[in-house]
Amino acid sequence: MGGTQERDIRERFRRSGYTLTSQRKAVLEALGESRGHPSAEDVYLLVKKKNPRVALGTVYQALSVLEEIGVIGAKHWSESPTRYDLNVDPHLDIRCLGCGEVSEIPGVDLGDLEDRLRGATPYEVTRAAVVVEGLCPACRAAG
Amino acid sequence: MGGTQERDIRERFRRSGYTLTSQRKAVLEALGESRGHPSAEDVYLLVKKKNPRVALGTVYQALSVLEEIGVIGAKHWSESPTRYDLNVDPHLDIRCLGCGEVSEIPGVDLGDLEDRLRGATPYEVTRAAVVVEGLCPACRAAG
DNA sequence: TCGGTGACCAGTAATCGTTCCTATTCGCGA
DNA sequence: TCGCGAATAGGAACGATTACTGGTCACCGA
Repeated sequence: MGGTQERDIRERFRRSGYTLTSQRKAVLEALGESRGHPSAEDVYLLVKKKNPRVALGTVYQALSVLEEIGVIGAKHWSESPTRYDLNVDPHLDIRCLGCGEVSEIPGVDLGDLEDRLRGATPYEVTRAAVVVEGLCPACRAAG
Repeated sequence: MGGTQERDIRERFRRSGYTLTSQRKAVLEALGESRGHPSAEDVYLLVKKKNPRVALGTVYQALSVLEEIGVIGAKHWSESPTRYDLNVDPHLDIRCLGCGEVSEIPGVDLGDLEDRLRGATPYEVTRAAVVVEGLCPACRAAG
């Protein structure tokens, strides 16, 4: 199901000309470990646990390379840093306005959205993302 | 068609308890004048032409009030400041990765998207936006 | 084996959009 | 007219991200 396996990752690095360094591997591992949708800062803290010498800038640069070659996805909500995700398939994520947590909305088919867009604009569409905000059950209960 | 007329605006201010000051009027006028989807900075420069004493912070605060009471809409793209829009109906905007210009994509019906979302998540959905990026014809031609 | 070359990295400074703070002003009701 | 809360100007502060700089590392060809 589009899961980006190790072989695929190596192949994408090879084709892109970038090198799969230990720092970039560590960033990928951190993304795999963290259940949710971590920010660059979150990733940095995780990577730092194993290798305290990594620099925040390196994490940013690694994330940008990984996104460029299609191994990870990035999403932007207002009033919140960019969140990263190993899932690159088109899917929906919702962010809680209360606690800031991001989680996936399953079962909504967006399949033809990009195609419909392409038919409706003279632009060359490269990316379409649906950004959803709301209140998670816990925060709703808390009032 | 949801056009936010002057009467409607006054009514929303009255109900909200905010006051419709001259600065806030000026921000609305600037949004009306500028054809595209201006950033806070763009609005600030326009407002400043008529009243050089306005502060950037005032524009930000006015924009946030206007958004809160539903008179204007805000959209966020990556690598770009927030863009504001008098059109608060659900609609699609696309941003050119080359020149940064934002324009509307007409004729794509999103009608039931929020409803479908509401059926698929335990969250209380407050807002859903579709963010599209691509290349405008001019930038595509320029290569 | 050696030297050169280019990508990468740590550390830190700088930038950019946005928010916050404070003293002052404004506008409305009493 | 006075008093009070909301709004404002001006500028400082902040958080996320990028840019810069000097040093390191892996690889390749002689």
